[in-house]
Amino acid sequence: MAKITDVARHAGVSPSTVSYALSGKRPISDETRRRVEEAARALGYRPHAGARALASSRSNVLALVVPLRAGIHVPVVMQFVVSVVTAARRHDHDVLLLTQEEGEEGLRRVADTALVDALILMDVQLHDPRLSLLRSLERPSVMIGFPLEADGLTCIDLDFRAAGERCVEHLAQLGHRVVGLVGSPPEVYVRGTAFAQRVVQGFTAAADRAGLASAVHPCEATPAAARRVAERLLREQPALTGVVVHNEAVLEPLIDAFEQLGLRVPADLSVTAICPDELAAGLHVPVTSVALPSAEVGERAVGLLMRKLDGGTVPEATLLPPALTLRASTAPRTVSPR
Amino acid sequence: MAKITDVARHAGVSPSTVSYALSGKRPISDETRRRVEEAARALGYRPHAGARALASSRSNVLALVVPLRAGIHVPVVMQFVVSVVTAARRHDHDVLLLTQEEGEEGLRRVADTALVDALILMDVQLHDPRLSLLRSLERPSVMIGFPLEADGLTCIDLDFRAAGERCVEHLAQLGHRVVGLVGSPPEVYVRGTAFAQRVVQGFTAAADRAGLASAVHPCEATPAAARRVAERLLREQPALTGVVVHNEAVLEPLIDAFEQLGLRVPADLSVTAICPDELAAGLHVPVTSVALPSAEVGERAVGLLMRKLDGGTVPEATLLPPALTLRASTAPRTVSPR
DNA sequence: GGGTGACGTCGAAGCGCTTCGACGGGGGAA
DNA sequence: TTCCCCCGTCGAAGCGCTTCGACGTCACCC
Repeated sequence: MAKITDVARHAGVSPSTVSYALSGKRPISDETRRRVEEAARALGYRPHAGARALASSRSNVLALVVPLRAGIHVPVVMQFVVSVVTAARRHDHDVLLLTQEEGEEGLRRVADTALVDALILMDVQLHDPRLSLLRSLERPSVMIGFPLEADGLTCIDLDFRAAGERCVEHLAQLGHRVVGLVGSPPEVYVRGTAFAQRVVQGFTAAADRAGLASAVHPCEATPAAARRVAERLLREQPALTGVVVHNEAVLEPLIDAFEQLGLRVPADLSVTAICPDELAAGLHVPVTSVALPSAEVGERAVGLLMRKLDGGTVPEATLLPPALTLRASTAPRTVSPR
Repeated sequence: MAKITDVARHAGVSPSTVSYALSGKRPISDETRRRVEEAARALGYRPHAGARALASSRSNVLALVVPLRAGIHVPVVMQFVVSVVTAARRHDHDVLLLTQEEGEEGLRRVADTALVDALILMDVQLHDPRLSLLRSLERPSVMIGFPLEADGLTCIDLDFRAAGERCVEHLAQLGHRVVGLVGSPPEVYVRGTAFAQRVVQGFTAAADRAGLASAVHPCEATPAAARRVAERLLREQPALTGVVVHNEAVLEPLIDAFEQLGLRVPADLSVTAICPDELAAGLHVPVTSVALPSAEVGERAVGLLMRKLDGGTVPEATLLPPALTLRASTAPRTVSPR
């Protein structure tokens, strides 16, 4: 591999000039810059990442901690991952993948060894054990999700509480009086996963506020569980006409189950969801939904980190407002009896 | 951050001794090693990754290129990713994530800048444009999947051809005479994705060999498509009694569709699949399947890379033999008419 | 006309680690 | 006893880059 001294010699300048010409950190004459670039191209020069990291104390790598736990929907995680990687590349950074299993030790390791410049965490819990670690690290971090106590930390996410509210309000406006929430798998709540809890809060609060009867049902991520929940919902709330689904894996099976139970969507039952748009739009009954904007979240998470790395200051909390897209799965409540 | 000189001073030895004590690359007396370890612990010493990479010309990072293309089943990809990351950590390496979109330039970049020591590629095509690049890189690589011309490259994967054969043989042994393959989405074949093609070859060859009537149907990854394929299969091959499914996304919807069309599995129709064991085992009819051993493949891919990095020599091709697990979805053909 | 910056470039000093060669001392072989 | 070699440790030389301070040049202004 050609090194910077080779480029310098080839261009007839000093190594430092090559560095400045390529980085733009000091003014360099057009003529010189041209020669340097030409030499770099001719030699196929690639700066050595380790050397650069050592000299500049910047590795240009971000750590991304992905969850692998039961109950989280893998395709959604992957969407985040991809959007983070893509955004990072736009900022000339690469992404190192850590699994949740690596735990706090993993975070500390990549931070302390200066392997990464900054960290992004997903799947934050309300009482996340990593919070104090993040505060003590000398490297900036962004969490995708909101813990209960985030003082001094930077968080970003969809406003899940508002998303839950928005879905209920939509149903209420359509005249529905009895609504149900089909939520994430039980273990997700048990762990205290932030976004899942917030949806429940928003759902319940909005239902109470609008005077609706409501019930919450966690649901395993299997079609069989979806069917059981559908049956249970109808048994326990016979007057049910509106459902909010916050569980990507069972959205489709759930609708199928309702239909097999003799309910037409949306004639008999209105369904809204909080999930990625592609999912909601791609079902045989396109579902009215609040989008889970993973691309935007990932991108903005990276943007926040970049600003912090540049010494800038960023808001501690970034809550993306929910956007409800009307599709074919919701309709005004018909008063006709079942 | 404490540096190696701090540890050396604290332990009363020279920096090089610290390095040797910690790496074990030269004999160090027990007493000295103990003092060094003690000092390192006391100071919370973490070697600087960049410095280490520069001095040793080893970054201890592997690149993993993940596919994001249409038609690939995301959870399966994630399984590979996790197994690679986990295996890499066991070998004291980290994993840098690259998306397919980064393309050859991305590969060249991380390799040439010495950001990574080695590369793992997934989703290999029969005529993969990256092959010649890989050959020209000075860093070792392993491909998960087999291109047509892999001379000089290292590949590992399930033997998909044999897997296809194995499924057919199983059905043939059970007396089935008319079989169908429900394959991956059409675009996967159009791209020339290696493993998909090989399943088709194996399926067809084994069917011909056993004198079975057979047909191949690519299938989009949606329940609606699954249903269409089920109907088409029965229409075009009315005597069909055996099906091989190589498409994780539609396995369950397909079985549902068959059942809704009045066929009982396995009484009227035997179904086998090539997919992760958890998927096959978790359905309401547990499906006889050839396992997709993503954990083993990822782990062995990393193992191969490690051996190459250590200057060892490894086989160019590693084909994992298919293992068929009998479950409830296959049964001897009943001669009774439908 | 001399002072003053700004511009463009260079040289040198590290960044923190690994590794090579060297060296003193002690034990085993002759 | 002598020689040799190996063990355990040290010092120094980088690895390839960035960055800081310095310096010469030139334009500009008073």
